[in-house]
Amino acid sequence: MSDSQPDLPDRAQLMLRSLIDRYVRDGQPVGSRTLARDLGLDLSPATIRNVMSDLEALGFISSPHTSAGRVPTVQGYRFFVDTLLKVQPLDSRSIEQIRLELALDQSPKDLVESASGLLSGITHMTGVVTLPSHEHALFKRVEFLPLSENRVLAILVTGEDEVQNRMLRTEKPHSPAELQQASNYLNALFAGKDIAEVRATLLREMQETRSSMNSMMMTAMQMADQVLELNKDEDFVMAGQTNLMEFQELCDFDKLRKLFDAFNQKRDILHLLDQCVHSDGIQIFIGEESGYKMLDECSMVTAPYSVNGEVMGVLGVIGPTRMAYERVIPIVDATARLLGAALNHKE
Amino acid sequence: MSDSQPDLPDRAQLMLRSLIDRYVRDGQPVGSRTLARDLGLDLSPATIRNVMSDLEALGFISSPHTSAGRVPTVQGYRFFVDTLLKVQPLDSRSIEQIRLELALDQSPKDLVESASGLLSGITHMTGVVTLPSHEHALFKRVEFLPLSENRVLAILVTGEDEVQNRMLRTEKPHSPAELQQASNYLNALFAGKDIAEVRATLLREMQETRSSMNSMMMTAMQMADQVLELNKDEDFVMAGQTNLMEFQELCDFDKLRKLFDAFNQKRDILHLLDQCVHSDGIQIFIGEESGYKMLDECSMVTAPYSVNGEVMGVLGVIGPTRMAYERVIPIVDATARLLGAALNHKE
DNA sequence: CGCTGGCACTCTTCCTCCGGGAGTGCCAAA
DNA sequence: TTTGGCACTCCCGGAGGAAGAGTGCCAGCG
Repeated sequence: MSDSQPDLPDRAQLMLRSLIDRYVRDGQPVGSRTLARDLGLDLSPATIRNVMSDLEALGFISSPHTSAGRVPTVQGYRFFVDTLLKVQPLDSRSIEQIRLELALDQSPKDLVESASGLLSGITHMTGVVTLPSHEHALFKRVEFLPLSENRVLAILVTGEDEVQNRMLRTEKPHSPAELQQASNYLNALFAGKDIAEVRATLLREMQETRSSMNSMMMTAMQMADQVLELNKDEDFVMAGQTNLMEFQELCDFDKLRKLFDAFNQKRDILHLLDQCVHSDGIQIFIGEESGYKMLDECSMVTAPYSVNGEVMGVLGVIGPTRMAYERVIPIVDATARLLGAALNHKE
Repeated sequence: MSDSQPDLPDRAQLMLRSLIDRYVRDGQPVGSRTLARDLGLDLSPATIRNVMSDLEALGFISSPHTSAGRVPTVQGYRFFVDTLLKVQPLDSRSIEQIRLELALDQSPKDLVESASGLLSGITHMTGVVTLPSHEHALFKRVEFLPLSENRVLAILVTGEDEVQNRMLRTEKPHSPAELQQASNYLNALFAGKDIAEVRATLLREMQETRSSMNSMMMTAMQMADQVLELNKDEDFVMAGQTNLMEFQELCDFDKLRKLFDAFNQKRDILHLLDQCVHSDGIQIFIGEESGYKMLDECSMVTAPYSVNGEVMGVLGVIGPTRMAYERVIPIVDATARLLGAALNHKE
C-alpha cells in the first residue's frame, strides 16, 4: 500500500488524522480553528476550511449542523484505520503485565474470563472472548458409566484434560461389562486422534462397514457419535458491559437497552465473532459495518487467538465508534497472542 | 394479627392503600383531589389532606416538594405489605401456563433458566433464581479415572443424576486397579446417603479411626473429601436485567450502572438471596432494607423453592420500589412452587 | 368535633425570548 | 494558493413569565 492515496493529498490525510485524533479525545465536533492549532503547520483556519470541505465532499467527515465543527463518518474512520494508521506494538511493560495476570489462571475457562476482564479493564470498554473451540481437540479417552436402565453417562476427556459429560439414552440396557468393552474399543481405536477426524472416521465407518460390525462395535460407534455431537457448542464471555454507559454518545436508554439485550441474547454477537474467526488477523467493524442495528454507534475490534498455529477462538473489544483505534488495536492483538500462549502452557 | 392497627384508623389505612395503588400505577405523586376521586367515599380533598398529613407524620408517605402530591415511603410500603395486603393466589390459567413452560425443560439448569425468564417476562422486571443446592443431594456413586502421573479425574454422580467433575492432584501415582478399589469401597459405603452426612462421616472416620485404616481406605477417604469440597458452589441465574431500564425512577446512569455492576459481580446479590433461603416463605426487601446502596431504589421479592420439603434454593424478582406487590408476590410464590414441582418430576 | 369550601402561597414545569459564542461559506485581495 | 474579513446560521444557556398542581390554614357549618 502506497504512502498516500491517489485521490487524497497528503495534507488532507494529515488533517483527517488530526481531526480524528482530536475528536476521539474530546468527543466534540472539531472546528477549523482547533484543527489549525492542532496541526502545527502554519495554516490559517480559512485554508483548513477549504480542505475540510473537500473531506466532507468525499464523505470522510460531516457536520452535525451548520455551525458546528466536523465529525468523522464511518468512511472516515475506515480510511483512517485502513490506510492512515500504522499500528505500533504494545509497549513491553503492558505486555508483561497481561502475561502475569494470565499466568495466575489454571483452567482455560479462567483464562478466557481473565482475558475478557483485562480487555475491558485496559480499554475501559467491553471485552469479549469466545471459549476455545474444541473442534481440533484431541480425543484422549472416553468412559461410560451406567446410571439406570437405559441411561448412560458418557465422559469424554480431551487432549488438554478438559472433561465433558453427556447423558446418553440408549435403546436397550447395557451391562457395565458391555460398556467397558465399548469404551476400551473406542479408546484403542481413537486415542490421541483429532476429534474432527474421529468424527469423520466414525461417520464413514458407520455407513461403509455397517454390515461387518458386531453389535458391540455398533453400540460403541453410536454412543461415540452422540458424545461428539455436543462438542459444537460455541459460547463467549463478556466483561465490562457497563463501561459503555460512560460514553455519552451511547447514553440513550433505548439504544443502550437494545445493545445490552443483544449482549444477553448472545446470538448476534456470536455470529459476528464467528465471522472474525475466519479472517486471520485483526478484524474491525466500524459502526453500521457490522450489519446489526444495535451496534450502529459501536465498533468492534477483534483478533483470533491460536494455539500451535490452530485458531481456537476470537477475542475483542466493543466500544463506541469514537474509540482510540491506535491504542485498542495493539491491545487486542497482544492479548490474543498472550492468551494463545497461556493456553498453550497450561495444556 | 388484628384487622386494623391500634394506632392507625381504618380510613387512614384505606387511604394509604389507595395512594399506593395509585402511585404504583402512575408513578407520580398523588394529590388529595385524585385520592378523593379514587377512594369513592364522599370526602372532600380537604378532609383527605388532613388524613394525609397524619400519614406523613407517621412516616408512611412524604412529599417530594411543597406543592407536589404524596409518595409512599419505605415504611409506607412496609406497612402496606405487612398488614394491608392480603395476597390472593395466582389465577389458575397463569399457573397452568407457567407449569407448561417449565414442563419443556430437561435439566435442572434449563429449568432454572426458564424460571428466571418467566419471572422477568411476566413481571417485566428482573428475575433471579439460584441454582438448586447440592447440599442435600444424595451420594449415588463416584468414579476415578487416572489421567496422568498424579492427576486423577473424579466423577461424582448425585441422586438426581447430576454429574460433577473434579480434577484431583494426588501425592503419589495410583494404578487403575487401586482407583477402582477406592471407588468400589466408597460406593459400597456411601451409596444412597445424604451428601452432607457422607461428609460428616468422612471427617469423623478420618480422625477417629485413622490408625485402623489401611492405605487404600485412607486414599479413598482423602479423595472423597476433596471431591465433596466442590459441592458448595452457589450461583444464580438472572433474566431481564434490561427491563429495569424502562422504569424512569431508575433512569439515572450512575445508579443503573452500580446496579448492573452488582448484578455482574454476583457476590452481593448472592448474599442477599442467601439470607432468603433461611426465612421460609415469601421474603421482601423494600428499598434500603436490603442494606445495599445500589438497591436503594429497588425492591426484591423472593421465595424459597423446595423439593420433597427440602429447600433447594431461592427465586425472586428485583424491580423498582414502586412495584405492584400484590401482583408480584403471588407470581413469585407460584413460580417457586412450580419450579420445585418440576424439579421433583425430572428427578 | 369532624367535614368542608375558600384562599393565599409555594413550587415545578413549560414556553418564549434573547444574547453570546462557535463555526461556516464566500469573496476579494495578496 | 492562501489569507483576512464579513455576513450568516445554529446551538446553548439563562431570564422571565404564565399555567398548573397541590398544600396548609382558617373559619363556618352540621
